[in-house]
Amino acid sequence: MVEKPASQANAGGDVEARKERKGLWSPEEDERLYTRITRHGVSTWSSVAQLAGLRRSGKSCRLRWMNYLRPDLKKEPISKREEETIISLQKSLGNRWSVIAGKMPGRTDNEIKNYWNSRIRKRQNISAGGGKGDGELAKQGDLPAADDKANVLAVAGGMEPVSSMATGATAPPVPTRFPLFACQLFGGGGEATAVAAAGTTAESTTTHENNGAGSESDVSVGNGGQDGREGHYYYCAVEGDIDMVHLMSFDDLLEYPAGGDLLMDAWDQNGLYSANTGSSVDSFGC
DNA sequence: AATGGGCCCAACCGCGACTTT
DNA sequence: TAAAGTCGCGGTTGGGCCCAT
Repeated sequence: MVEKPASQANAGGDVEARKERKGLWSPEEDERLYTRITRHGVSTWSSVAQLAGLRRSGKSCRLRWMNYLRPDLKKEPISKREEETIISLQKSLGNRWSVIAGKMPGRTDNEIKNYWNSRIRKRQNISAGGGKGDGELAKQGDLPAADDKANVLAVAGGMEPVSSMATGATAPPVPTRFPLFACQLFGGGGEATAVAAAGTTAESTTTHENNGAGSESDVSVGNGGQDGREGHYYYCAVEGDIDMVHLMSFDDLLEYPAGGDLLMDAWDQNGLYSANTGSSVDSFGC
């Protein structure tokens, strides 16, 4: 049976409209799923699909969340060091991708599996003489006898998937991840956090916070850039009794529940840190 | 400029394991 | 204990992009 393109899925009336959708996820579906899970969590995946108003299987929702929407995923290409880890773990664990992924924070089993299948395995086969050295791993016809492009694979891994953003005539560019940002403020003996989603639906937000010991502040966080992706900066405007402002990416926020030390490490490493005395607007280039 | 081939990756499929009733 | 439902994993596929010709 041939799948209909997603754009034609509604063409057949009610019965057709109730059919499960397959294929690529639209930005709207992503947002529905993301909002549902971040607000209400997951009871069962099939209920998530239903309650989010998605014509997707629970399985599909789970996959989309685990492999793409989950905010703790790393978006940068797999590094040389990570590649070495993959090779080493694969050697000791075999193709137990979920176990390997579990040892590599921010990476998914699918991502690692794809990386292995498309790059490492191929390279290893080539260096082993172009044969199917490790059993039947190599697919028939997958390895041209002289694939001299193999040596550029590592470079290709560094490419940003920005090409699809430039077009966007019909479908808006899908962000690699919903870019959420936050300010965390320290002052008056307490701390407060404001979070904004920039670039997709909400461009900015303002929160009135009580900073612990009676000190109150208005916090604004937003996307000051062009499209929320490139050449952008994010601003954090505060009014009130604030000693210090930290601008956080959502990645940083995710570390928060795990412990303040991790969060501070992220700030320090990324330089997303600004001492602040009094009311001001701070901009941070990203 | 057109086109064909290769590569990458998102998503689907099938199956086994686990949980609930 | 068995059946049904759900989850999670690994393998595979299909579509889009890029590049060489």
